[in-house]
Amino acid sequence: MAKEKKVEQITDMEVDFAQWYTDVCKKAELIDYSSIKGMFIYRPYGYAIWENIQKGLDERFKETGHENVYLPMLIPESLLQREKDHVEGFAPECAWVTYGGSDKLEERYCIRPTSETLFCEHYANVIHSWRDLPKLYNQWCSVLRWEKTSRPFLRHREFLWQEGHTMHATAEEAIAETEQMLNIYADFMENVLAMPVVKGKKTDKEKFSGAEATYTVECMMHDRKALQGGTSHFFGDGFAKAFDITFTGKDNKLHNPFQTSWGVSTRLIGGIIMTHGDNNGLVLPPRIAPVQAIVIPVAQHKEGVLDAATDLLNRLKAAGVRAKMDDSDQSMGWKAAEYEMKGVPLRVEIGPKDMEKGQCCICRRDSGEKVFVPLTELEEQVAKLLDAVHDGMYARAKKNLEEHTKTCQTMDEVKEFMQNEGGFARTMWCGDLECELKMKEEVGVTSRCMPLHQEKVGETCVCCGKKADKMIYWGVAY
RNA sequence: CCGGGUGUAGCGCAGUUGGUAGCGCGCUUGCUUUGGGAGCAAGAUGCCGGGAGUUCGAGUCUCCCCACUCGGACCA
Repeated sequence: MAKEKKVEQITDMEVDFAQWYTDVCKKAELIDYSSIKGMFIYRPYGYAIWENIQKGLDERFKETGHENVYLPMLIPESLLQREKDHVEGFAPECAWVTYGGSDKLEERYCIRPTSETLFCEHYANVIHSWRDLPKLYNQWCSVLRWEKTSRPFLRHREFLWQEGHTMHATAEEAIAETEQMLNIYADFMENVLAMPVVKGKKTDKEKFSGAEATYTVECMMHDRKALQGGTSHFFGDGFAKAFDITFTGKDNKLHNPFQTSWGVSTRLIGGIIMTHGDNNGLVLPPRIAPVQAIVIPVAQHKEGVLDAATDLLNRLKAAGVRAKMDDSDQSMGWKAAEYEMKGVPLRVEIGPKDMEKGQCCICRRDSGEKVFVPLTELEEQVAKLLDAVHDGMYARAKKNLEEHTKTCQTMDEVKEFMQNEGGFARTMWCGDLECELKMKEEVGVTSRCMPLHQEKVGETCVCCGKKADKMIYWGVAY
């Protein structure tokens, strides 16, 4: 079906994807700029999306035995410096507190860019015996990183996230935790956010400062660029040694515990926008949409229409649907365009003609398809349609991912693919840093991950031609 | 951090060789409308991004900041 463009204010994504993205963030009232670069205001509609993401993840964390905690936002410089790789990774983007009131502080405090060091300091105090393990903590908070360039949701100086930090008696247990959390992220993104992911392991170059291994879920945006959706790290016992965290084992000997951390941020919202949005604006996955169904009375001045619409609204709410009604005096066309721009999954219309026939009209945001539903089947049909919208969105995103992932044997092939089409280049890699750097230098791509589901797609490294046994994805990342 | 572009009403913009600020949309009120961004009428809204300078006089010229935006570098 040929879709007419109804929203003049939003730039077409084919014309200028970056501008389209910014337009959607602002016009859908997700975000506003503040007076400080890189610090954004989450408006009610944008924050509500985050609240629904939080709710869904928090449930999953708790089901798997994690507990929420809250640690301070300031880190003394001496504490941050306890682990060498870690401080090297983060120091360049730290913001510092140097005054308390009018007094200069003895030691400056970093505003947390991540909280590994604080958790370690605390864990050293509360872990003594094997009976104290595992410790499965999670924190919802904001962190601060002094980024040079910023974009709504994708790169903030201050952003909201969750950071899980866990300690385990054995490396095997910690690795299992790392994998479990990666799977929770992947499951959440696919089944709630309708975003297909590639699960994989980061190369040494791309892994977290101080980690032994970093796992990631990579997504493909509409412009075929990659977005890292979430990461899960295995630390070994490196931090535990640096922070002197020890416990007495069943063997009555001292051991260092093994650590993990894992996080996702409000960046996921940027991912949702760029995965599902279209030229009419936002398209929200039904399971996190703040409003799942908007009820619109048509010709509401006519007798009985408003009552009929209110009845629909109340029935939907009673059925557990996040529903709202717009009975403002805006025109029908205005309302239709407005809720399309805001990405509301279903629009439920009822007017005099529908009332005569005992039906209402439901329009899907993802496909624009309209169906007439007998009023007696309202709850049942809305539930079905919400699932159908989710499935439709997932299928479209999956198609985008699969159609733009290409197996390449040579660097020229990758170069041609990236220039003409763009997406993920799937190749073999020898594992050498030099080859990774060369790909960046000559093709402009970075390694996204080595997928957990490895396939042998060739014999030799895409870059140096030596024998290679790792399959890896390359792409341009946000 | 480096390069290009842009900051004038809520939003989008115009503003001439320097002479004291305008248009469209939106907003408010009233009436008429209402099945895909309605019509008429009457209103309200400006530290011209900030600071310094040149000038009798600066939205306009000069310098310095700040922010946005597009590239690049950087970026668990």
